[in-house]
Amino acid sequence: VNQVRTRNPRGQGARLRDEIVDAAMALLEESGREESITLRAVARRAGITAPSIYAHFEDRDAILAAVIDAAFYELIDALTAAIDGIEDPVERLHTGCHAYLGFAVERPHRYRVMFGRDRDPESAIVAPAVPAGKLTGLEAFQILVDSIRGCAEAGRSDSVDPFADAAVLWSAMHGFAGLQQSLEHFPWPDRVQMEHAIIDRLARVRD
Amino acid sequence: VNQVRTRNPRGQGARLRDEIVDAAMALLEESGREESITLRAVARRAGITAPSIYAHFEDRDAILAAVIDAAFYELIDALTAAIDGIEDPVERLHTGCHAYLGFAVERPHRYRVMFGRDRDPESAIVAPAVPAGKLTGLEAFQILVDSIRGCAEAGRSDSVDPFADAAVLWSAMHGFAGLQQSLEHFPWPDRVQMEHAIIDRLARVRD
DNA sequence: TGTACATCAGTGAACGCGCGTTCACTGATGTAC
DNA sequence: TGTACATCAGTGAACGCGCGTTCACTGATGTAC
Repeated sequence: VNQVRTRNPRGQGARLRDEIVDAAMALLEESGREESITLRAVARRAGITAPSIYAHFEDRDAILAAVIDAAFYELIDALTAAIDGIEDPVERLHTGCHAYLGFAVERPHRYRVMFGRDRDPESAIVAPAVPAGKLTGLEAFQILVDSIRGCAEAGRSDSVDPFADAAVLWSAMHGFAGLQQSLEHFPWPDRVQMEHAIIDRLARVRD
Repeated sequence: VNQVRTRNPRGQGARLRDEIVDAAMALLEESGREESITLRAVARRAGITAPSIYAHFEDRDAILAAVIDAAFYELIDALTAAIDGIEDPVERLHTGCHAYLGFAVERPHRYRVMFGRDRDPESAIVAPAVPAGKLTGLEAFQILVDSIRGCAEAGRSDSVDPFADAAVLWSAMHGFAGLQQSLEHFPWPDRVQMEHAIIDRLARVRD
């Protein structure tokens, strides 16, 4: 469905860039399929003609890359907001992990695309050109590491290598989110207990 | 590249079905992209014309489904072969998990496609129409459950709910395999230790 | 205040391509008589 | 043993479609004089 769109005033052409990314996100969220983010479909959705996109993105792939970056910033913002102000280290750990899984469950298509392909080493999660005020993926991961270290220092965890334990825990949460999406019809045990088991055992939280 | 192909003798037309699946698998393994399994590309690869495929598959999607089924049987065969004859329950558990991760690492594209989309409830992993002699996905999962139960019964694991622990362990292995593929450039700690930590902590193997 | 002009956010038509799918067919081979 | 015929594993040409990308352009708006 084409939208009526009034063109941006001079000097504000860059606004269209955001509108394009939003349109691409919306297409992904509706269809669940990365392939439905076509240049032409994005243009239709944004209410512009296809060639207009080239003023803002080099090619179709650049749109997808922008979608992935935006999704990463969304996730990282959700995580930092969730744990903000929580003092108890174990609660901080649980809340952060729960927010991570919440994002994966509530925005399954976004989440899948974020991790669905080999990403460029320069990309958001590892060493991107990050906009001011945004965290790198590595910095976000560091929050998890610090969280586990906090538990250990408070005597609430037996972790002796918080970085390694965080890597293991992240991997496990990633798989927990992913498998449940892939296998909705598997006779999963209680999700809450699974989540607890993964966090407590892998972060070595004391009983 | 087109192959020279001699047509199958009468009554053996069904052979082409396997050749088509093999061709699709080869395309996937080479490009790593599910989208490169197009009906026409598969036909070219198999050395036949595109319409010939319709004698064996209803549409393009049916080819992909057959690829996924074949990949599942490959994985399950690899698992059962790996643990065959191993008596020690902890060794059995470790070997089985190691074989699972080995498949995911060595055949990353196959593995990704297997779990990359919402699968039909009727499909291989849960309740497929399984060829004789092949295990269901659920039956394969049961091997992991039994493996953990074996450890517990031998006093080598503290698991009190082998099914739930198996589900958690499987999820974690799935994520471990997937994240490493997605984030090759992440500064992962030692993989062997990570694997051990995941298995031992989630299956509650005693130190 | 008025006007010429540069800027720039877009448009519209066209291109070649590979795709999935359809249709009518061909030609080798086994079988019935 | 010879031949007509049914079977069936494929072929070849064609279709309409949406795609990414290119090109030359338009027309509103701010700015210089």
